[in-house]
Amino acid sequence: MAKDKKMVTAITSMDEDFAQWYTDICKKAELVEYTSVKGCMVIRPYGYAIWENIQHILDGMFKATGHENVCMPMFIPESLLQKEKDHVEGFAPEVAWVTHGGSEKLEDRLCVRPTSETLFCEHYANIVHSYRDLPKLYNQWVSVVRWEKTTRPFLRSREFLWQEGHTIHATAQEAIEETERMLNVYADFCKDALAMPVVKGKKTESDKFAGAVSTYAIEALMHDGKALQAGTSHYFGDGFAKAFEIEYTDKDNKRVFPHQTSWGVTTRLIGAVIMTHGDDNGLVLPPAVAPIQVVIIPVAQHKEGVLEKAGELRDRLAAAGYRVKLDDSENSPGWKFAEYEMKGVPLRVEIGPRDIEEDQCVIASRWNGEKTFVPLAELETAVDQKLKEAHDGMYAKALENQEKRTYACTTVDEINKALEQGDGFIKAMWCGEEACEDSVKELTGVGSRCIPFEQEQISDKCVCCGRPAKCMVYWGKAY
RNA sequence: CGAGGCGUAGCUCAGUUUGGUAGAGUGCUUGGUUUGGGACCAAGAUGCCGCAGGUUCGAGUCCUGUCGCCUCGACCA
Repeated sequence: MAKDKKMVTAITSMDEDFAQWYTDICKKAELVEYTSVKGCMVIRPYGYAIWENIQHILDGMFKATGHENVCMPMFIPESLLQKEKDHVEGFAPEVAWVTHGGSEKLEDRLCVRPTSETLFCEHYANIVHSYRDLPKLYNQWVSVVRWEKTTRPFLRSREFLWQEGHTIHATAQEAIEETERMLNVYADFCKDALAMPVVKGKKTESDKFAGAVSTYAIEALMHDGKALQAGTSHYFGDGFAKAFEIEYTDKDNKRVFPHQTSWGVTTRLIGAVIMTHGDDNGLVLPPAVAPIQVVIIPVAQHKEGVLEKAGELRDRLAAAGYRVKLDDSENSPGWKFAEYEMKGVPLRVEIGPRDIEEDQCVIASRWNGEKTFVPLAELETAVDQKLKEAHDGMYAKALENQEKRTYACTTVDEINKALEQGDGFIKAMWCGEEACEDSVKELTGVGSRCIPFEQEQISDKCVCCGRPAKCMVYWGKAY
């Protein structure tokens, strides 16, 4: 069984150097290419197609929960950014500034949006006047710029693509519900589309979004045991409304402040997919977002009837609604096998003279390397079943990795001992003091990832100071 | 932003110690033979040696600066 055997040696093995393995996949699977500006990547057609699929599915989920898409400008005047104190303090260190228009110096320099809260607030102040105007459930698909110091494809780039939802509500209760609803949308998406298990929870005070009352996040565990924040959802209370003077008249004819939220996921999700499912043969894509779900590889394609039959299979699968590609290039079949494995195509259909004689084809699954002979008459049902198996199998495998790498600890020593087995999630109790959060980080290298909604009582004492614990926290090394 | 490593053909890299005509493999082009796990033979094209200064009769090689990539920290989606 070829399952665990490394078949080609085109990329660095993940055990040898996980970071290099990641970069190799990004390049070799033709997802990105570097440009002359640090941290600004070309997302190539194959990588962008993954993003388009992510967009399409998520956008449908946003629409289904009542949201509308809008588009804000990409520039924010400095004076506008300054309005909310915490917000500007959080983002100022990493904004890019436009200082000139042509050769003229600008009076008020413009920041290239690092996020658009301030723009939405300015807009809401203009259009929200009455309780009848609420809620506004807006979202936008744009790129933002944050002048990061270290950059990596998808995980941290200076310009990145994302969606940012910005909603405004009459009551705190409604806004809190929205914050939680969208976090659940993200978690469901990760599970159902990306086959990626996540931990849902609340960020600690020190880890909150700049300007938020509370920040929620989904945290995923990568194959190497490092945590990746895969999405966030923030509750703002009425802080932004007060700073930007967004007021409305309620039913009792009183002037009151509305409550806001924002939430976002980025192209980082592509990085998450790579590091959750990839292996030493390359990318492994979940069927729901794979640009090509089935690739058809003709064997001995110069022989009579092979390409015709392969074309027939392609047409049948396309008609059945699958994203399918027939590779009839002159490359050898072996080359094609390796190429589409590198690109993570979930299923490969092999069809050659021997198969045609037997009225069958071979279906090979990318995620587990399994090959099956399938009668041609049953092609569509087999593909359907294999794609479902791939999704479920990938999810189960990722969940198993997460569970295997999650350790419950009651002391700092236990954390250090657990980490000797490799990085992962540490579940440990916390007193709620920032000092303890900091010293856990200092003593063990793991930081707080989130306070999970699903709490467990591991002990009644803080893992650090031993005083009574308030909650269980997931800790980990983060990307 | 701190510490370290690396920039030479599309890609992976040798050549730098000790300055003296720009190299290999792979990929690419053409023709032929092949085709069930990255095929083979033959011929051919491909370089501002990251960029800018400097030293020198002469710099891929020495010096200074700068930009980029990778790793580990700090910061972050």
